[in-house]
Amino acid sequence: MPAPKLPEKRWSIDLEKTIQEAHYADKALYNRRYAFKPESGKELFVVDTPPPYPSGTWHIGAVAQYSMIDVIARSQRLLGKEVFFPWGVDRNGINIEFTVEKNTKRKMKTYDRAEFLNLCETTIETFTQAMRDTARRVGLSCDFDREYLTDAPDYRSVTQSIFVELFKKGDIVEDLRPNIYDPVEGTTIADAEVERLPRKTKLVDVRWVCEDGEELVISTTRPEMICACGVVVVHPDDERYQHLVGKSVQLPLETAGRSTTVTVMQHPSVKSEFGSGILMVCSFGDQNDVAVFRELGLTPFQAIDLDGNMTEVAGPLQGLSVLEARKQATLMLEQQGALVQVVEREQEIPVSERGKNPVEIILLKEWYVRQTHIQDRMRELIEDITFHPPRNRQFLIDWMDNISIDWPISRRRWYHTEIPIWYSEDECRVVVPPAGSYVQPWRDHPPAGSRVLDRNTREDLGSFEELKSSLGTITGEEKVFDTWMDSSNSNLFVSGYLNHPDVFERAFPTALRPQGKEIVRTWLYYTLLKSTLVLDQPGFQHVWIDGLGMDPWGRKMSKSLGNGIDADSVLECGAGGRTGSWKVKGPDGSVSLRANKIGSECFRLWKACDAQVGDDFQINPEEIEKKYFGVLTKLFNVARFASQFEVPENLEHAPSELAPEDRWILAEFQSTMDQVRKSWENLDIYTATQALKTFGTGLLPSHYLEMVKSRLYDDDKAAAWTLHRIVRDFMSAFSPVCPFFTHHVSATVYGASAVEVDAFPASPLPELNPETEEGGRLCSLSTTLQDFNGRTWAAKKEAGIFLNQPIENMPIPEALEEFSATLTRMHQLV
RNA sequence: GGGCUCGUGGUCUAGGGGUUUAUGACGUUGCCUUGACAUGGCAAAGAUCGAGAGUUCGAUUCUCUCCGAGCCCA
Repeated sequence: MPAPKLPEKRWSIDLEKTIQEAHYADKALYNRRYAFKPESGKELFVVDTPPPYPSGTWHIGAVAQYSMIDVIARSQRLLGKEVFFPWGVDRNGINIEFTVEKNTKRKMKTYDRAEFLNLCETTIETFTQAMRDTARRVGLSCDFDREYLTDAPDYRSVTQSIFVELFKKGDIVEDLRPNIYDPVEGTTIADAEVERLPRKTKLVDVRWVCEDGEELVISTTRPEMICACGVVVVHPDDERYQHLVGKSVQLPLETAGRSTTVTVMQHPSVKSEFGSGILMVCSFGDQNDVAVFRELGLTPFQAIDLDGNMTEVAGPLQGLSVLEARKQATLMLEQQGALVQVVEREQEIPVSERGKNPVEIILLKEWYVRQTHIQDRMRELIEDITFHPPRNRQFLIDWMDNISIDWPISRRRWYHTEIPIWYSEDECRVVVPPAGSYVQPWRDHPPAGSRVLDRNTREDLGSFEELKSSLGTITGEEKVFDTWMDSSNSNLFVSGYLNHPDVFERAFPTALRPQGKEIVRTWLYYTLLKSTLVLDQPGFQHVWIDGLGMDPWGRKMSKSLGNGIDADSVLECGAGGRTGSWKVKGPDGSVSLRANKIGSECFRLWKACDAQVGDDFQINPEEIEKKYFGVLTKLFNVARFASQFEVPENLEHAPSELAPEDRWILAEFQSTMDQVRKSWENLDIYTATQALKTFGTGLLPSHYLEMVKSRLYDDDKAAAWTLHRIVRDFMSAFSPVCPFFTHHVSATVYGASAVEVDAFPASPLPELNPETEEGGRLCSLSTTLQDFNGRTWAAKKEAGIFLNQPIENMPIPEALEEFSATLTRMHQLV
């Protein structure tokens, strides 16, 4: 037997790592393969890679998603597109501020601002490096040399320029409005950043007294807010209380600087079955209060200050924190005999997503992006975007249906992009920087080219240089942007907006936004909002939304549940012969999971063909290995087997003397390849991978190889050509899923790497394509052929004879007449 | 409380108004060291497609209700 060109007996993790390291080590070669070359003349395909936020560990579900984004990027290259698969890192935000605060046991606002920013930057850099390593370990083919960081001047300048543009157009406004505010972290937050946590709270029934002496009972969980009460409301259909409407009632607690009574009115938002069915509306206890105040045109009270303490209006409670005030208010109500009862109940309270602190709604002057006026236009533009899977469009539209207020974009934090604006001494004019510059108004002066605008009308009054002296002492804005303000122009940035106008023209709308479904309402929504406001265009051609990675029981992975699985341990499982083991807390106690080898290729193969895009997926290393490592072994063996036969000099042109079984498998292969190409074009990873897997582990080895084995050993050129042509093209088509595996096989056996192929393999014999008469006929024989082989093998087994021994009485079906010579030899039919 | 998904052999999964046999994989069981492959090959068993009702000549597939899971929102 000739020695196979592929020397290794089987695919292994160490082999994978060797290939991988070589892959990334040669930078020139790497860039030739994967760097973005907009001048190549090919159609551009820009991927708006989600820039991961470095926080120490990278969630395995996210790593799995990134590997699928890589599959898409590679498959688009295979289809001949010029792909830009950028690598960005999202480094702005409150998380890194928290980390630094925790590490140094010191609150941000006790630092000098510049000093604190330095600390954040060095800390996040160490996390960033870990992510770069994992990205390579899972095989991402990003343009790493063009790495972008969202906290770098070039990125932030785009955010600031867009702000100035929208400010001039009037799409960004400042206003005193009720804001969701985190008093512990001292910052405003957006609707989308609020989550709800169940907590025990005390529901207090308080006795209020009308002007005519009638008593009524109102239930509230927030008695400290009585001082900010603007109205008492009942449901218009609630017959019990209609006689109260229009009456005035006494506030049961002492206040200062305000009327001591409020009027009873009607409002449909009251839940009559809740408590007594009477509701006090305060500025602001919750979102409903905001709505009622607005609808009834009431003037709100400012009851809580920026530190989360009660203000003057709270009278005796002034200066107390909200929680202390609540206790004190309950006590005072009790002493006055106004307390009817206190019931402990489970309630969901709104907290900030990042800090888990109970949030308050207070009046603040903040910056807003106007968004309610543009929803209809957005909806039209979204029609032009293809969603994968299609149903996910609905997630987005559902969220848009709930948009009722503008987007507050200013934050009172530090490690974020600064709001690029200065105010004149009389506060009537503002200074904004020119496009393309990055400024830090809290410490910089306006740069050359800055303009002076009227703060209200946005009229351009002239250049800053000329008007400087008339502005008095200017003050730089201290506030910064919500991080989504940065993230929502990632597609603009990677497509070349402002920086590469020539590329941008060809690359926008950005070809693909891949992301997880948990950030549809933030990242996706805000990005589309900006594309609409800035360019009046849909932001993307395709939006590809994957599900979440779950634990082996279908639950979300979280620190508190202790059911997380570390990504690196799965990718490294099997390296150096070390097995992997994981302790995971299941619903019925701890479970030990074990695997011998997984690695990136097996991991990617699993994610590619275990479930359809968009569904949540369960991550169980044991199953990944059992179900998919065998596939790699099988494919490797097929390639290894093929590699012992000489590779024909000309693989492009088929020899004329092909045997019927060669023509048959070529027709079948073409049918598979057609399906694969269509699937890659539709970003359908699942179907493409399934088709390849089925062919490569089924029909090809079990039937075709068995049929042509003897011909191959007899040095039959047609059989060798057919087999090699199929294996080579198979590796190309499969390279998006398993780049290192296919690279190794193709480079070793055929001297050309599958990862460099930039045209989907064409059919060698178009007359055998499945849609032709001959191709269709050959494909239709497959079932009969498989059935006959199966029956023959079974019959031999039944008879207790070896497969290479002769068997009698196995008539070849008429349909397979043309294969009779081959079948007779293969099965030793007599 | 509302919205959106989902519920298919032990496990995960495909499919989808009807071709007397519901896809594939893992697991299980049995057989096999056959000129690539025992980290393998071959084969078998295993599901009335969450429950109930309706539409229909016919439903696992459509509709409704219920039960269960998940996500999002209030």
